[in-house]
Amino acid sequence: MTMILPVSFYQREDVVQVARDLLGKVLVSSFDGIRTAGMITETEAYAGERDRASHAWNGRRTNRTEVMYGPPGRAYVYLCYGIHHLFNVVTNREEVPHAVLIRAIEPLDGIAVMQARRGMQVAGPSLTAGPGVLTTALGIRTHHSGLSLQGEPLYIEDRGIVIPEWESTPRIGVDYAGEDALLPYRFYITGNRYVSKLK
DNA sequence: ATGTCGATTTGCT
DNA sequence: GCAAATCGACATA
Repeated sequence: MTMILPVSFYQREDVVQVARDLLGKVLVSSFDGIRTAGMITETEAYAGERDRASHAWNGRRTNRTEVMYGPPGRAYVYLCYGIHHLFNVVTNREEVPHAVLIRAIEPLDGIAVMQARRGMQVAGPSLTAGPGVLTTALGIRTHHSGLSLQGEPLYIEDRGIVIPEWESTPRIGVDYAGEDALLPYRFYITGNRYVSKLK
């Protein structure tokens, strides 16, 4: 039993709940007929205007963040540190810039292709454990920002995978966010090897 | 095993 | 000018 997550999944008001529910769902890319996919193992919620860690904090609105103010269920991809493409899904309703960052996946389909894209000789957790590396493995770039996630080339599906256990912690790399840096908005599957390592 | 540092676009001051 | 929702190369131990 497999189905693409409908817009109603993303449209919910609680972005933190959506972040948790995305654990165990499967992120699929199908560019140039090449299909790659992985189970989402780690996410982070970003609560828009009220969240100092969000690009949309205090209603900040730029060319880059415009897609977060659009309809839910679309990709928000941006360049981090000038080199890494980070993939998020837009949630809530239009004009409410909430989003969930996908931080890690466990490879399922097209592993050889992902290895080639990453330039790795042998597979291992570093293939897709981390927000910057999973986008490379799946071929996701900033020009995909704004894409609907309702079908090819990019979507998230429910394959009926049941998550045994999950945990939450503060988010990674948002020390600049003051008190909001302490919010338990990061979620990951307990014990999974494909979760980003803390440095 | 742990630490420092460079890459390099976008947005804020 | 500077810092950023990161990663990997290289150094030192």
